[in-house]
Amino acid sequence: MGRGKIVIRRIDNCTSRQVTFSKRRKGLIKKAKELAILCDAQVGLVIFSSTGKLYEYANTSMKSVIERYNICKEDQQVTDPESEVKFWQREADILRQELQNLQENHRQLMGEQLYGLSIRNLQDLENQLELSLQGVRMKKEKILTDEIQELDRKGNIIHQENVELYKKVYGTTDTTTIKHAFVQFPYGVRGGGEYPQTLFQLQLCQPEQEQYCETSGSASATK
Amino acid sequence: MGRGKIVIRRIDNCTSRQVTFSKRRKGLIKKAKELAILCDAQVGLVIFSSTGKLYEYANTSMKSVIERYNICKEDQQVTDPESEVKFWQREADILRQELQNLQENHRQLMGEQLYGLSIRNLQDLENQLELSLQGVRMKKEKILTDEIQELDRKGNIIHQENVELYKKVYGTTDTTTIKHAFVQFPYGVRGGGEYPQTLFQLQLCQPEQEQYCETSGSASATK
DNA sequence: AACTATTCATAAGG
DNA sequence: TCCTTATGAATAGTT
Repeated sequence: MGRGKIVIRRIDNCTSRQVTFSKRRKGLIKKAKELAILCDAQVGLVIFSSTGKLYEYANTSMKSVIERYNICKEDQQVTDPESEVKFWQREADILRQELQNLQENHRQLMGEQLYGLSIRNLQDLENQLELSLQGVRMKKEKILTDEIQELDRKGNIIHQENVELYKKVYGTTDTTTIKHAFVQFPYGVRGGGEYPQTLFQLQLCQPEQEQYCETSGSASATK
Repeated sequence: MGRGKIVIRRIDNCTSRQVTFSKRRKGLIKKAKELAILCDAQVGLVIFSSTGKLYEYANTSMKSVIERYNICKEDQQVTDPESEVKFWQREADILRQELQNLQENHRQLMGEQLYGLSIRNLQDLENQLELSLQGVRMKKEKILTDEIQELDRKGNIIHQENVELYKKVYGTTDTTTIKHAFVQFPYGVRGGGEYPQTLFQLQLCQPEQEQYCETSGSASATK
């Protein structure tokens, strides 16, 4: 909805991210209001900017929304003292720190957020990326090669079967006749039989479905 | 955004109110997601339909959003330590999960752990790595180019100074003599003066530190 | 649940 | 941040 389509992914540029945040926050709150009014719903919306600033909207009061939410989620309440809380807080802090480090690293591997990297850092990154590419390409080729080999193998087996069947049917092993029969054989393997390794460019098997790794937020309805 | 303009007021008709609720709720949650992703924000959205049904969205976890909200609101709520433990446990779980996902991703970007990736996955990875490389190389070249320009500029200034100094010392502007003097000038600029832009391969100045635009996702919810 | 005419939100650019 | 404008998205009303 603008001068062009955009992909929904983190906006790398800091300024335009803030601009977009401002616009979309406004839009989101407007829509939340409209939903509440039009549909007589109770809505609570909390937004923390990436800089940690809080924005909120609630048609009633945030307190009441949260309370009602907690009541709906009422399947909790049991445990012991504060030391455990502290433990888990520390645990979370550590994890968060690790996550942040990894995230920065990750973004750099994605070619983003390269601010403040020295030439040396960039060179290291470049070398790493080239190594990665090499690895990926090798892996890819291996898969393709394996697949071709497998198809080749299957083709040979089918061809053997053909020969056997032909023998049974015609009681002969005359090569040219067999070859003729083979060409007409309706098993999906087409072309002459002389260079079986070149026959199998067609995809006989489905490329397997990739698993989606859905990890984004949760939108759920309960009760 | 529809077949006609509508006034924002409670929809009287029960059926169309529910239909609209369904549509707009979906839209609102979508927009909330987009905001969170695009702008690296933490978003929590709670909606109760007029019939009391709960719908929610949070890019992290509703608990963490509410917790952070409460902290922001200064009113240190009297949360019983039991549920607090659960909260932090869940927080740690979420972080651990995120960390794992990111780690796997990271390893793949490093060209490792490519088991089980389909050709399609590998192709995507390869494309991403190529994009990353491109970005890194562009950044690197920009730094080098900038540095060369800067050195070039400084060199010219020094050269000008030399000319002025030479004038003062020898009272002449004879070019060949000046050039001779320039070569002997002990300011770290070596070589002939004819192509100053080729002179400055040595690092005279540190690449300046660029500002970090720190935006990492989760804020520590510790007090 | 689909469709589609319309209005709305907003990306890009000052 | 606000203004403007072109464009893609959301959705009101209808089937």
